[in-house]
Amino acid sequence: MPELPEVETTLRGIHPHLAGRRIQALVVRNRDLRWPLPKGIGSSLRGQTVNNITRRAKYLLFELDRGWLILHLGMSGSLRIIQNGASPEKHDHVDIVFGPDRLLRFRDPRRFGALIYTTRPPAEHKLLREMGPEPLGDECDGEYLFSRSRNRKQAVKSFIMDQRIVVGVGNIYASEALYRSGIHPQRAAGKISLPRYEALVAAIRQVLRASIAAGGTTLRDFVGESGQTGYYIRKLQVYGREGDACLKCGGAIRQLRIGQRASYYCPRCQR
DNA sequence: AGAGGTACCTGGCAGC
DNA sequence: TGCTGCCAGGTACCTC
Repeated sequence: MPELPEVETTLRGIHPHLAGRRIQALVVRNRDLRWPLPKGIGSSLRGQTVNNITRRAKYLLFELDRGWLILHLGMSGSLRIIQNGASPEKHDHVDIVFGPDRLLRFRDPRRFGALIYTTRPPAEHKLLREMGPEPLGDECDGEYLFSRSRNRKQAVKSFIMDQRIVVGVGNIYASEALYRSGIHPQRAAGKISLPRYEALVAAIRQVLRASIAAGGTTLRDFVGESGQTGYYIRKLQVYGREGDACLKCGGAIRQLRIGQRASYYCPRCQR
């Protein structure tokens, strides 16, 4: 489920409950996540304080006293603050315990998520080292995408979903941003003009910001057993709308597969 | 180096 | 009511 806005919303939801808190224990019910949790991870974390939590791309970074916890939600992961001792359910694989009435519970049915402890700065970690700029930061602008795309024949949708180019643009928001900027998802990245990349960056920022703002309305859901994390109000204009009317021209939205991923577009409005 | 395919895993749904 | 096959919002890793 999580794309960048969901990860950002998760960060904002859990931060006030955990910042400054000391980890008392780690409860691991299933260590087989994307990479198996090492046996000693609990004793590494125990006693360390969460000094801050930040986000880089779709990774959450827990800054501890002597290291960092790198957490990725994968396709189906979610985090919740448990304050009432609610029993774990089937896919609740890990609890980070902060006290008798406070723990962070990691749920992930598909187990594509990851939890990594490192004593080196996360930016130097293999997973984060090669990543491109944040889409909401100044470094990513039309000029940047334009220059990185020259001579590339790859479909522009795959190009903007490549984390080495720009991070955090997942399958849904790639379709949405291309629709809003009028660019056909299959167009070769290297053949798109600078002004069109400027429009694309503006559209990427717009959809991500709007979704983060919508996610903000469900922050309270990060606490309590009835938490509905993962369900956010989204105003999707093309994604999942195959056969429905384009909101701009009334024509039928179509679906394509690009790099094995469903891609939605309007053949009339996107060139 | 760039581009594409495969793999990881469970659950939900359509179709028979 | 099964069963089967397909699909799902991510990304590391492999090959060409």
